Amino acid sequence: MPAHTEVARALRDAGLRVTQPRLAVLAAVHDHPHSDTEGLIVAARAELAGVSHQAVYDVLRALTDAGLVRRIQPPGSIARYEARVGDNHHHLVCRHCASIVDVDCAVGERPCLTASDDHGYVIDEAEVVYWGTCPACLAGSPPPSSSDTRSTHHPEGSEP
Amino acid sequence: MPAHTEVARALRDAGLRVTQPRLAVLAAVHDHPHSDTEGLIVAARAELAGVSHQAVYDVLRALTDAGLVRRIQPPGSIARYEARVGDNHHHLVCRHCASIVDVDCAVGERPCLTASDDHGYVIDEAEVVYWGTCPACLAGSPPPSSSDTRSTHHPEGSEP
DNA sequence: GCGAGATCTTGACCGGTTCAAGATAACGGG
DNA sequence: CCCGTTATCTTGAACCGGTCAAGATCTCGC
Repeated sequence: MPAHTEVARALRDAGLRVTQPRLAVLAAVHDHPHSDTEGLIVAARAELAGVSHQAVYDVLRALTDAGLVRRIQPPGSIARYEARVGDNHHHLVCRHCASIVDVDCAVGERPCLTASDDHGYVIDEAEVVYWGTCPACLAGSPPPSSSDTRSTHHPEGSEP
Repeated sequence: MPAHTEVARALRDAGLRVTQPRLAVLAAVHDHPHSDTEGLIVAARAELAGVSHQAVYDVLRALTDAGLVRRIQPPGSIARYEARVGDNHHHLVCRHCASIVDVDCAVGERPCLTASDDHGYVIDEAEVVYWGTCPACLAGSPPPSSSDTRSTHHPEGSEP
């Protein structure tokens, strides 16, 4: 988790004004990777009491547009954010508890960027989501209830 | 689009009761690949007037659970469904108009199924989403300005 | 320090999806 | 072929993540 000065610099470099809510939210995203918006609101308020949820939404959008954070949104789950950007990494999602971990692209570079048939589309990104079951859920413990992966509701067994 | 008898058989084989709403919805999914729920409701009502939207939601869930249809849900967009299941194909999504086309996996088999580090997860599926711009949007639509719809995806004119 | 304009607060609102209770009808057994 | 059981459908309303809008506040360049 970078110091405030560093976070502030990142904001300034991105052409964004440096405000308390932005510092708090950006720090929160760094501290809680893969958190949902709700969790980030809580985390941001821990540092800056009273930030409106609307401000958090606005800030997250601004940061996302600026490329400082990345929004990930596994189908069936709500929006989550992470501060790791710029590299070609993907995600591994547990079907049961919706926990997320980072994985680097399987083949090293970015092989999936070339589709077999582009249908005339101009492709600029290939996103990969690995679905599976995490070790905790494999062991039989239904709710891992980690601080980070606190998802409001589980994706009920839509597909085993 | 299969005949009704065929659709009915698919339902029965999946252990589901054969009902009018299910026949209508399943046929609708076959007829309108990549449609959203709203569109499927309309399509289903064209065949069976008066189906409740709730029935369509229930049926879609049942069909999805049974593996007869597949739900796809690009981040920032609403749920869509397709009847092509069982093969290893992926999707190409336009950032501007959210249109979707099918693409087969780039390398033929299923290379993306192996992550570089599985973190102890048991992976059962790798989903690939290609992002880009469709030919129509490339040609006709003059985007309002620079910032593309990356991440904060606006299906249509909700920009300033 | 000052002013213009971006950003935050407050509070209402929206659309997709789900929940709940009762009516209906599909299917297996008699 | 009829009946009872029970999954499924209808109706209607709630829910929830996220957005919109208006006005107050703060940042930053000058």
